[in-house]
Amino acid sequence: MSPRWAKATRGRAGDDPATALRQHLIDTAEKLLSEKQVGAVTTREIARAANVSDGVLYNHFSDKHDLILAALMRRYAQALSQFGTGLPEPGTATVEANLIAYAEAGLDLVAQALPMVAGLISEPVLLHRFIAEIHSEPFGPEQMRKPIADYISGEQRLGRLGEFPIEAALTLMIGPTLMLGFTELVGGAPRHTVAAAIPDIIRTLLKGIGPTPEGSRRARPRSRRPAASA
Amino acid sequence: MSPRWAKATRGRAGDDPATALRQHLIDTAEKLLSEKQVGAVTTREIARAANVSDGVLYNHFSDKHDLILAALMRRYAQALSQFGTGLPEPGTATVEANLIAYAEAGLDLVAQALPMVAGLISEPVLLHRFIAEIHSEPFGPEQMRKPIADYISGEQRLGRLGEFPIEAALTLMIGPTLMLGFTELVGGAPRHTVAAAIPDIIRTLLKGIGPTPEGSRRARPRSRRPAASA
Amino acid sequence: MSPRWAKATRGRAGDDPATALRQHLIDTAEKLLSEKQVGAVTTREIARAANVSDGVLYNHFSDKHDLILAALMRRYAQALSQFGTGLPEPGTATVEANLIAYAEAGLDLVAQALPMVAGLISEPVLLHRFIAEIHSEPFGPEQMRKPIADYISGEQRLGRLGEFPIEAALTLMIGPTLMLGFTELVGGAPRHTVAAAIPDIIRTLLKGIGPTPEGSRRARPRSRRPAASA
Amino acid sequence: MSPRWAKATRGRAGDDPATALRQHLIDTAEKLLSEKQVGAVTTREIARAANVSDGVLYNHFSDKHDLILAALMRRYAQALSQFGTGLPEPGTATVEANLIAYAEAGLDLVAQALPMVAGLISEPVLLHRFIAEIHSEPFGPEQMRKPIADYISGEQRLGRLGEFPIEAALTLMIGPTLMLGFTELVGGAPRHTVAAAIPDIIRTLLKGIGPTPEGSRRARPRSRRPAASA
DNA sequence: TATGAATGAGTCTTCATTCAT
DNA sequence: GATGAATGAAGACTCATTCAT
Repeated sequence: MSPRWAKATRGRAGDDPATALRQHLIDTAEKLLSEKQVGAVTTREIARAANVSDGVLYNHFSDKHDLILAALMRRYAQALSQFGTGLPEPGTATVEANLIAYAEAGLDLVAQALPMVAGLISEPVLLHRFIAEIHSEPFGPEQMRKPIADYISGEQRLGRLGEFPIEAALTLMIGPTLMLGFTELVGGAPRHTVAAAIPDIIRTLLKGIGPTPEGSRRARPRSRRPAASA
Repeated sequence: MSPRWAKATRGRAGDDPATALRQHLIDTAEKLLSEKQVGAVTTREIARAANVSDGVLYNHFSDKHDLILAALMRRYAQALSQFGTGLPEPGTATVEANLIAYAEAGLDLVAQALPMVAGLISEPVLLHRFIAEIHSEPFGPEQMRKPIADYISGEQRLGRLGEFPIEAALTLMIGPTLMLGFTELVGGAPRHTVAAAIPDIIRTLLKGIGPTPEGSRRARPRSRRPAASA
Repeated sequence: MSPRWAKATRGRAGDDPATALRQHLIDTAEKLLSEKQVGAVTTREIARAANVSDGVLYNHFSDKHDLILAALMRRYAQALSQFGTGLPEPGTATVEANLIAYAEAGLDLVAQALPMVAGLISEPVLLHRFIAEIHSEPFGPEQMRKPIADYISGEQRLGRLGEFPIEAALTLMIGPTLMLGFTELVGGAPRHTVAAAIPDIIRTLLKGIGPTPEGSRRARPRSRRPAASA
Repeated sequence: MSPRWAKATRGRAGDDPATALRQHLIDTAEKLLSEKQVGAVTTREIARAANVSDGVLYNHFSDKHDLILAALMRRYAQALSQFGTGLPEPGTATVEANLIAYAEAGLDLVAQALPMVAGLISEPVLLHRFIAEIHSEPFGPEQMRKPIADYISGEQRLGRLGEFPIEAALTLMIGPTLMLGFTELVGGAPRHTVAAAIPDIIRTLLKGIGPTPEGSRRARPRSRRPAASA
């Protein structure tokens, strides 16, 4: 007879039966993690939701932490993989529209990743294991840097962006995005409200906030007085 | 005979004896909160650390939450009060140096406030009470907006900054700061390392990342038009 | 300066100042006892309600139990003293109406005393002290026997009631009353509903439930058939 | 190895092992409940008495209340099932003897049920759940009505009882029974003493307490009028 | 005598983990 | 491998009582 939980995953072809339950547990944990904070998910809850006995967990994972970590990594990887797909290439459309698209995609990612990470902060052990697992970059939000960096350098090479330190520009792209995500998470503001701030931010970033040197720019059509430089 | 805990606070002059222990408990909780996450601090731990019996807490606070909240608010208020003092006035020094000063102060504040708020995310009830307590602005990090906004408008009026939506500029100032704080908190990077990124960020923000319109700008000496400097 | 609570009792002339606070505490406890179960009243609650410090209680009573007991006795005595006033004398009106009046008064008393006693059952120590205090009769509900017994014997002497053991009749009067009180207390039935059952009960008790011997009685007018005894 | 508690129930054949401990816990709670009031039984006490760890309770019951309720219901159901067996049928023996038998059985039931219900009064939540569980009739003591009502109507149909409202008669049967039970519970009187009052009560109820109409009745053999029976 | 802060044992409940079957 | 009953330490909170002032 198949184990109880089999009916939930039956038909998944090609699975090593030894790892099938492992995956099923991770699936279940992932689902629960999407509904509540890390600290609020209990082992029994996972077992019940997976239609599995309380003890199995320890046949496939050394720890509750181990399972949670695996689920977290999957969530994280998936959120990350969504970012970077469907994003504009350098040279297409306008730079402004493209950067807005990147920022909006960034907000999506942050909105997904932030709750995970935030919940993790209360569990130092787990957090450390999690960070160790993402050894490539210091931390989550950093993972979204490469696609943006690639786009920016591309546009720079095309002359559609100026010259500036890439690192700084990345922080100026991602930082506001993180802040908007934070506002959403913690202030309870709805997505469309916080996202509405993006276009102005991108335009301001493109133009800079410094004074218009001497000549005119789109935004200051009235600065045509010749006496200014005199 | 004095109560056990008195030896820890003896000599504090002018204390209302009725609130002395209350303060002592808040002090203790604040200290523990600086060492670990909100969720990891237990009532017994606080009592032990305060050298006081398990029950006292409830003679002075309605709840564990009440005490934690008081401690949190004190930490928060103190961090906030530090920000905004000693910051440059519009028109002094250079705008770049001043904005760097603001960003660095912001990083200080974020580095203090973020751990508090992050830990709070796992405790929705506490988080809501906390936010309700800071009703002036939607959320913590928002509290640092005004000093920056005032400075920026001041410089705009003096013509040392260009024209742009203040909101967007604030987000471009605070967002990166938040991100650096996050990196520090979660990635464990030392302060001076993350703070080192600030000057480039500010310079990039001032100049903007858009392409140099047609003519040259200070920052692009290699512009080829001969008439520009003449 | 007068103690805090004085304003609540000031003007009570002739009080021994030493016992004034004792009375004030009993008053307060009595009030609280009328609002909730014995077990649900805390010493602190009493102190707060009496506008007095937590410790005073132990200056006037050896125990929490002591105070509660005193309050309970007062409640009990008062409820009891109400019963027996305004009740009809033998020979007045009709026996039926009078017995109904007694039963209704009995229901009033039971409705007051039962909650007290019921709550007491959960506190064996207190219950024993309470019972010891009412040493005259085995238990509370018994205290209402004398007025009823007196009325019944009076009517017997006047020939308006038959002959029967007084004890049994008392139990047949008080028992149903107790049961109705119980229904009210525990079933939540409103007073007027349970009280509505009284007249039928009294009439049935007067007439008895045995068969009409051979002759007719008011209630069986159809038994006039002569063949019956043949 | 068997769990600790197994030695206490070993040999109980046919038990579903899954519910064995559940029953063991109810047994234990029931036993403790027979020794002390509901409010005085703690979860730890139950666990100790069941020779089981503190937490098991919550593997089988959602609540302390849940366990207590189960134990209470068992006690109650058992007491109730005893009542109604072995009681006389209408038409057998004499009505008086039969009613005495019913009253005595009623006293047995009341003596068992009263302590349970009385203790429950101090725990409103539990009381409500308990009452909800016995939804058939408004409350406990009411559960004994039907057998008595059936008997009485039967005798009425046989002409061995007179005419009267059944409800009233029931209250006159059960009420005194409840009162005797109360006296036993709270006054500490031994069973045989209180039960001794029953025969007189029944006889008085049968005959009624009203005046002997005009003629003589069995109970008044001393009436001197010779014409009465003629 | 009155105060009320302090005490600390005790209450119910949760949950990661183990282990005999 | 799978099961799930059992474990027991730990958590927040209550409250009658004491005692220095």
